[in-house]
Amino acid sequence: MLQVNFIRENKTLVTEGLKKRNFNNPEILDEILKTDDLRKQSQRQLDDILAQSNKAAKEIGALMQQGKREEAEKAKTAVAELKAQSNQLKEQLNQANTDLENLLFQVPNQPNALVPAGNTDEDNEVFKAWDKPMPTLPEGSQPHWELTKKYDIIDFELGVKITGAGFPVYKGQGARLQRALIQFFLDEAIAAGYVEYIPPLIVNEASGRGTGSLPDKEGQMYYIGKDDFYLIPTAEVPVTNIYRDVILDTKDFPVKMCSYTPCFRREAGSYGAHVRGLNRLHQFDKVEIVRLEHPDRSYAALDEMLAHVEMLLGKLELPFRILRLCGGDLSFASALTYDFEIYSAAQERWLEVSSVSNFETFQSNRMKCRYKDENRKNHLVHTLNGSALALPRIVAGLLENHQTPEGIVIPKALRPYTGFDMIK
RNA sequence: GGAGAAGUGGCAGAGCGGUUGAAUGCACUGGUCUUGAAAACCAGCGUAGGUGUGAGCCUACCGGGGGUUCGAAUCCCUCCUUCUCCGCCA
Repeated sequence: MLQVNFIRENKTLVTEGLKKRNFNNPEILDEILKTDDLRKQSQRQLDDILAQSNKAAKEIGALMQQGKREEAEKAKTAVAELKAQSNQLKEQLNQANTDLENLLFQVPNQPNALVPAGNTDEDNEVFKAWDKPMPTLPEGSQPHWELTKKYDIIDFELGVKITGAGFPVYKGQGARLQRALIQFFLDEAIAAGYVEYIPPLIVNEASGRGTGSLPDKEGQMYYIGKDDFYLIPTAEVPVTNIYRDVILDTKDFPVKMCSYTPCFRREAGSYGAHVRGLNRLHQFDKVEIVRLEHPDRSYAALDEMLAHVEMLLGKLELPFRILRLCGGDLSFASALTYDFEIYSAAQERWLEVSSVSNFETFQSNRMKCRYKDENRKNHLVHTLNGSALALPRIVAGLLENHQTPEGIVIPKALRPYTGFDMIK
């Protein structure tokens, strides 16, 4: 969430930022400032009363020790009045605090100046286009949901039987390909200096709030009501929260973490051709990279992450482009996001396979993740993350783009991991 | 799942109703000393909110939340976590 003081000092800028995002309730900023004023006022009054009552309590203590019982009793009755006042103020302060937090939770992150204006994915800016020839497929080529059937490597119907739609079953070479990709992505991340983590796949509410997934994406997450837990929608949630309530030293930067996890998303409201096959699943595998950076370095880190993902796609021999998301398409917590899309020749459309974002201090403010500068002053860190990569659409792309009459050709870089060079 | 014990600053560890944000030790930072280092000595060393140009001052925080009391790290309730024993189990 944004810091109140940031809103206070940059109200015009924040208003413009909200406009860029098509945020429908810019009046909320005034409400926030008003609530914060009330909070401060209550705090002041309460502190004043408490200071008085602390002083009185000490005096009573002194009187008791001197054996002046009657005077002490008299002083006690005087304090009762203060007590009543402080209780009321405490309540008022608590209310102001929760009101303020609820309001702040509704405000999305301030978009970076580079974020283009626009409402929908149509308005995203092509940051890097595919400048090589598009793949051409042989006669009779098929979309991946046919190919998976043909080679018997992913069974969607079986997943429906066991669980429901969006929970495919990987089989034989399909399962092996899945495992190979995970291993490949992890090895590449580790080679790039990311430390591997295997986190819990279920998180508590505090963690969900830490990354801004709650309350924003509440409906997207599977909720385990009995224990008040959530299935993770991405490794970002547990991994970023490793550093919740942590104060780093400047020498700890950069913090680079990577993690493979299954991801669980309810995807309520999704329908149609766009969810066909592997295009949108309730459970899928992903390798995520997460970084904590000094604010001065975070955008350089973002560039490094882009280069990393580019490299992966290059090794997988998939045509891709990079989009810079417009204000309307930018996720709630992000300041700047680049999406990677690979081209699916069989479906004749672009598929999003990675999203790389800088959240600046939006998450760290919620998580209270800070660093101590040279003058021992605390500041919020910048957090970043990106998929490197999400598997299902990569698999879709590999199957579709690399299909030949003889079978599906595995890219060279992946062969040491699959142990075969063709799916047939 | 059942029965006990415990949760204090970066760590260790006092305090068990009054002036304790918290002794002491270690670690850490700055300084003195030294050719350099170590040792020794001196000083500093938590987080957050409020207030002030500032030094500073005020308030809160001893696992979380609530309560008793003029006053709580200290007493009570509740939740969480850890440890020990028993049971169950991949």
